[in-house]
Amino acid sequence: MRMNDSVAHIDFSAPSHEVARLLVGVTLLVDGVGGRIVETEAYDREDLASHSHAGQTSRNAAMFGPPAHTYVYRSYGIHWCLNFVCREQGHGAGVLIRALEPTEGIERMRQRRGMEDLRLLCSGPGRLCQALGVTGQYNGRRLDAPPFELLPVPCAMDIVCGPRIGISKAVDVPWRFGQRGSRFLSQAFREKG
DNA sequence: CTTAGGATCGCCT
DNA sequence: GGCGATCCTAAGC
Repeated sequence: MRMNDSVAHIDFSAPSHEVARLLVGVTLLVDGVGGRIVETEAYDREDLASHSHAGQTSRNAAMFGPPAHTYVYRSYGIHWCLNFVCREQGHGAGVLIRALEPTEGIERMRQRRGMEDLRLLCSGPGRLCQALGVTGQYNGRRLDAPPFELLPVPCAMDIVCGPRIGISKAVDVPWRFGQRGSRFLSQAFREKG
């Protein structure tokens, strides 16, 4: 199978921190439901906080598969989290999708989440998976084919970066990226001024 | 506003 | 047996 690195005009063979930045503003849809990505985090093989750091296991195998595919894992035994695989096959890099601004299928997302508040529908990696219906079934799937759809960024994004959230290793690596000022972030970025 | 605890599963440089 | 790339609720200040 030939790998497609040009989904939504993004080169998924690039380093994960570059892909993470480029993904902010991209629209992510699963079966037509989703919104614009407003927050991402990069992980890499040479990264103490990454699932891939210790090498391949059955859980993280998709991270070592071809780029422009998904890596979906279970978090805290309860939630699902969605990543996009980067770099070359076998490298073990990915971008965690942390928050979306809901735009498509909002009522469907409200049903799945069991809440009304637009702001809380997709503002967190576990929340957005629940809203989009992403489960372990979607692990290792290619991003350029249904049910996934990635639409390019329509205009230049004002992007902030900072340390990643919810990790205990490599806490100072500034590999969290977000759309400046978005109210759909899982957490505000600390900015000077 | 901040902090604490519980839910629950796969993996263990 | 311990610990997460989390979320929700409840309680405290």
